[in-house]
Amino acid sequence: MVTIKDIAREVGVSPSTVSRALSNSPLISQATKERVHTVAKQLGYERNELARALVKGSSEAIGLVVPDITNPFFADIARGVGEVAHAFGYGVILCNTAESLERGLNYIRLLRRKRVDGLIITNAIRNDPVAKQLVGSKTPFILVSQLWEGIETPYVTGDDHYGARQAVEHLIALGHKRIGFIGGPAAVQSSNDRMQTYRNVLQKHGITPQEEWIRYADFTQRAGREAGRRMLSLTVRPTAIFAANDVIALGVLEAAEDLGLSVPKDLSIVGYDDISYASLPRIQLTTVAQPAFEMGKIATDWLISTISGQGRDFLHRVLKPHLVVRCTTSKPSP
Amino acid sequence: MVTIKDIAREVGVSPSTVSRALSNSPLISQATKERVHTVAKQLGYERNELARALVKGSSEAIGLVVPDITNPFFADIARGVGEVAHAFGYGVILCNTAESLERGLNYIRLLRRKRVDGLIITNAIRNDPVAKQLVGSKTPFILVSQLWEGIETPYVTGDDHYGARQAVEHLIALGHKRIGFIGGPAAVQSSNDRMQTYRNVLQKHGITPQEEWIRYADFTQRAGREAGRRMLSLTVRPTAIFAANDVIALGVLEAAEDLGLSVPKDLSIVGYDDISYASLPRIQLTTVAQPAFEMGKIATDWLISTISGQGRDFLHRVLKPHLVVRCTTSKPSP
DNA sequence: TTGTAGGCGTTATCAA
DNA sequence: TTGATAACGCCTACAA
Repeated sequence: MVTIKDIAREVGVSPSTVSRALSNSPLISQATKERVHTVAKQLGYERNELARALVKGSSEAIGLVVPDITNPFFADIARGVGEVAHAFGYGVILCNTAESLERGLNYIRLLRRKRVDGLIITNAIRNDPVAKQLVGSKTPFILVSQLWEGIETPYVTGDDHYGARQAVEHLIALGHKRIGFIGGPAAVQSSNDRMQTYRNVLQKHGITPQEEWIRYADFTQRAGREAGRRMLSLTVRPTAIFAANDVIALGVLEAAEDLGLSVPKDLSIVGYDDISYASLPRIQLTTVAQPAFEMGKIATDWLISTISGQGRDFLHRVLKPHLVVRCTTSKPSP
Repeated sequence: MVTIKDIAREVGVSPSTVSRALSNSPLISQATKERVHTVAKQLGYERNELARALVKGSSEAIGLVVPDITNPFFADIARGVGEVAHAFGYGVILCNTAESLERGLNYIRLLRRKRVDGLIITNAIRNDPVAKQLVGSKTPFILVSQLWEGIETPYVTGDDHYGARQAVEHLIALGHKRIGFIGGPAAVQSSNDRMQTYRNVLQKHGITPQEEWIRYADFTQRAGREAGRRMLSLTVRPTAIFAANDVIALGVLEAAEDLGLSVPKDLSIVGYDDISYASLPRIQLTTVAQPAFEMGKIATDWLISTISGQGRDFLHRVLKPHLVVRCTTSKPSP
């Protein structure tokens, strides 16, 4: 690898002159700059960002931790993050925890060791020393679509209570009384919030769901399918299911198909997120839309401006989702 | 940030002793090791990987460049890469080019400046100096589901000719004669290969497609929908469309719906990749399956073993895809 | 306008 | 078993 010393030797100046020329310092004469640049190009010089970051104390990189990159919701957040980061000259190190809490913690530690300038976190966390340490540290970070119980952090999230209320009230308005819920892992706050609101809204309408109609799954299609199959095989089965995200909802759709139930005639389904596949013609999933791409952008904007010291306060941004009624919900058949 | 010097001072030993203790060198006494470790933990020490990488000449990180992370095909590759990288203690820096050739080149340069130990590239590239430079360099890299015209590189890819032949012959066997093709951007080799084979197979069967039945789009649902709408609005329209990937195919499905055409009665559709959404009950897309996750794993395995000097030769791995016949293809209606 | 020297946080070599 | 010392490649006072 060619270094500034090589260039210096070749051009016949000192390394510091090369360094300055390369970073376009006004102190350097036009002539030397040109010579330095041509030699640099000629030798195929690429500046060592590791060394640079070490001395500048800043790596121009941010870390992004997601639980499942194959979920379009997180892929869209990642796209938003990348878009803004790229515009500001920042790199993004993306880590996929595959829904493992432990891996999430490992990645957070790894990213901090790599001295990223900031962190965007979309996965749940146990009340763990690593989290405490992160909060206590100087590394700025922000949560997206996620809250950590009992820990004060900046965040960009959707209003899960509002969204869940829209979903459940829609089902009730259609006349459903037997409404099930399939949530994500218990550690995920947003899933819990949606569940809580589901319970509250039902209660407000004088409906008490059977406990077998409330299930937790992983946030995957397969888990949704299994949970759905089980719930729909009960002797008294719900006429509608509210799923904590679209991926689960699509799994439930599969389960219905497996059991020969027709949607929405025999079963209404509402998802959450409005991933792009939810609007496919044959799918037409009724769901609660969240602006994932936007959330990624907002979080990154805040993070980068915080990194560069234009410290706006803690960001607490709650975006209102909205219900998109498509074709997987209808009146329950009598 | 606390450094080994801080620990050294606290424990009352030299920084080198701390360094050795922390990396569990056999030279250090058990007693000192323990003292060092407890003080390190107590002070919340996190080793600076930047400094470490600088002296070791290796960052334990690999770069991954993808054209579109929201395409489940690439998300799955990314998952495979992450899985293996993680197992070997490597980090992954993921860069999303948003289908821009230029951004792709920028990212490759950026990753090299960050001194990643290796590169996994899934995007197309113009015959560019950056590519030449990469090939001439010591940085190991491998292409996944991609070939660079006229440049000799390691790669893991699917057999696009074989896959496309399965697809087109399936349509011909069903009795189709008016078969269209919607490809990705012209710079993408795999898309071109599929197109070439499409032409060849038709020709072999004595069929000459109208030129309006061959279109290029971006590898996105929206582009597929638009291209599909245009093609299906022709006065003489194809009875079947072979799309260069599933995302485009889903767009074509939307287009058909838009125009009131029923699939597969009025139009058969074959995709490519078999992303997870292709098998949804209501979609049931006939497609050519490629093992994306596997491809990511294979590439990363090779890359890391090459990095660590167990240099197997250039990897040229071609995986055979297979046709999955579902419900978007049938005999053309008379 | 340029050069010298010191330091960023590690690891590695050589002595002790 | 431990400690100095010199790198790694770059940046930046301070001097010239």
